[in-house]
Amino acid sequence: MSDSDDDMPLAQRTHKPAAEGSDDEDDRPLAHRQFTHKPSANGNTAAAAPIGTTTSTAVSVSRPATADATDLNGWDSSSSDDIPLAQRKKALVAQKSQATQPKGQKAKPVAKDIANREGKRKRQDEAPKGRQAPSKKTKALDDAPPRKKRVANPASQGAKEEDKEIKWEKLRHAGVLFPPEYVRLPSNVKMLYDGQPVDLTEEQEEVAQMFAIMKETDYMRKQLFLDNFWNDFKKVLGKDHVIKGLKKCDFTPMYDHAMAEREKKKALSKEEKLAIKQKKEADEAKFKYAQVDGRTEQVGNFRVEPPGLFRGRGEHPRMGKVKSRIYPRDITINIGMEEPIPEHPYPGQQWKEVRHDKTVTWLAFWKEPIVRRTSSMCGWLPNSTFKSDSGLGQNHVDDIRKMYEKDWDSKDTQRQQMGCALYFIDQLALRAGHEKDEDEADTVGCCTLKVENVECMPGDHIKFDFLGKDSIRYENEVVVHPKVYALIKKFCQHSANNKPKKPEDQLFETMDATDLNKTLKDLMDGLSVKVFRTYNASITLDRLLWEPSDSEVIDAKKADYDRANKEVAILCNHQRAVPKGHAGQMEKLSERMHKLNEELLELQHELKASEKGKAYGDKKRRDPERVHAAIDAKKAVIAKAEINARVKDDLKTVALGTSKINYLDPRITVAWCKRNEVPMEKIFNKTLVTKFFWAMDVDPDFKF
DNA sequence: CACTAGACTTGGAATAATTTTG
DNA sequence: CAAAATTATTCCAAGTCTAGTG
Repeated sequence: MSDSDDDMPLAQRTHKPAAEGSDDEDDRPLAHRQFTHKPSANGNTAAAAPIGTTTSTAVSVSRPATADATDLNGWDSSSSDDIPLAQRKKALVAQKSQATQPKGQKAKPVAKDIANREGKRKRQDEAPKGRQAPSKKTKALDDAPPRKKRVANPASQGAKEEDKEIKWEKLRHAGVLFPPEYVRLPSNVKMLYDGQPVDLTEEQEEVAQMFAIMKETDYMRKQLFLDNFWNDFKKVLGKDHVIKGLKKCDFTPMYDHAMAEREKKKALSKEEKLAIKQKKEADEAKFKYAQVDGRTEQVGNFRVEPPGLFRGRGEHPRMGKVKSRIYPRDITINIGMEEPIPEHPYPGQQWKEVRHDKTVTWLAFWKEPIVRRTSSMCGWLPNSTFKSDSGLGQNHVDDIRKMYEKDWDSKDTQRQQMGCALYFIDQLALRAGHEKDEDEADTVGCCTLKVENVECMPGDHIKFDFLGKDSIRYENEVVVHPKVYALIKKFCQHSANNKPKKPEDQLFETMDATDLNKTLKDLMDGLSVKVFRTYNASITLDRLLWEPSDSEVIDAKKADYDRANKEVAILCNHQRAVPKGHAGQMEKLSERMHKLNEELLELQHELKASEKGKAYGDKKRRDPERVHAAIDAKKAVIAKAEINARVKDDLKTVALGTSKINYLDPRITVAWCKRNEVPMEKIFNKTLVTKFFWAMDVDPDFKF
């Protein structure tokens, strides 16, 4: 039965009743739940069931009997007392009673001149990013003095300019660990060109080897990957090389060699493996910790990335390019003034620069050669205060909702678009969606949605279909407020200045993520689009975990938690590819089930025989009592296996980890563990326990 | 005010380590 | 006890968002 979910996009799955029917309305993430209440302004009360829900019981569970018939959605600002909101409010009372004064209707920035904005976009379109060679500009900026940082203290408004946030006074560390040098292949391992072995220089061989090991990956079927690689390989080969193209290249010998090496490594004895591991740890030891103001802090990432081929996700324009080796001359070191400058294993080379910048937490950084705009770096592990505890409390949420609801009625298109965008962000936990360059994968977020990404269906349904971060597909069909529906329909058809839109045009052409963030920031300090994602994730988990459960044993309780976790993951569209071998594993499980069922049948036969006082088959006769017991045990095993298989299949496309690590306030989890007497370690692994140590003494009654 | 470098955060896949199972 | 399954960790890519600049 659970197979029925297979073809359903993750984001949509909560709209379906669970196979066993226990998944009633209360199990839905809030956002989805609200969406699924069809406003009955159209008198269509009977159809107010959540999308795809066939059991009518689900509908009424959380709705107040007295609910205003026009306000099932809860969007009308005049009625913030619909149940979901009320639930949230209740959950917040204990904690957030001190919440800062809402600034709700404080002056918002005057909507920008649309024509102006349109002009900007137009310019962009016409002159597609001549993205000038970055070197010049970059160089200049690299050498610029460290920038100032303001202290994030609203009280010091006046003196802001003068303040810098000093992150450390003393900083000592050992620098970075370089990847091992390239080791040449044995002379009998050579790639073939047109069937003939080819001699390569060390540099050429290294690049060839990078490609060789990708032999069995999907990238080999991507022309872009091959083209990009060939372009870079060609450069290393130089002019007039015998190798004229990839077509006639055969890297099999190199690939086989690499695989053989891997096998060899695997086959090492336990002792040898241990020795290697200890050697590695010894090499890394001195890089692992930094001394920060006398404290020892763990360094987040001290490894310099090894060279390799760039593997972009989705259709990344630069996939297959060679990511060259990073040397000290590429790296800027940041360290305390009096401390010894870190050493490196490249005699004759200098660090690019040594700084003593107290306002940043990184220890070293370099430019990533392919994706230029980002630099890799390493700093110490943050002491992990939960970043998302932005103070976005219920008061603010209500204010913000009122604000964006009001914007739907604005005469100003930009306000309307902002209102709709925020609504989506709040309800669907979409990402902001900043503008991207041509040479990046073509993915979108809320503010960069294109007309072709949304489809207006009858009955105020909107269907989303787009590639989000990491080219993960987001597919979801939701019921929206009629006002939003009308607006979106309009935005799909023509722009603010009444020009018809093409499918690839921006849905919200008058605004972008920065505008939205500015508005939010004016509403409340520290508020930005991404806060909604975190907030919604945490509040959802909190709500689900406060739901009563009759689970007795730890395992069942853990299953409860995982279920809640899963809801959050679905809300955030944390999707993963179906794990390799999943089908095979499922098959095995069903085989096992089959076998178990046969065994059960056997036992039942035995029982009959036993009751007649006979032996069954060639076995000794057992007491009916005993056989009964065996049957019960078998049944339990079968039930467990069944659940196991279903959960497994259920979660095959859901990635739980991300939300656990990044979105969910650990205090919610810790408090739940305490209430339910579940040991922490069942939920958080060792690293997470460490990371969240600060949350461990939370009150069991903590509510988000 | 537009633009972007720089500093964080957040992601899924790959790989390694550990536990469970047959 | 080896193979398989599960879980933890590493890897490295790709988002968000703001301060500073010209």
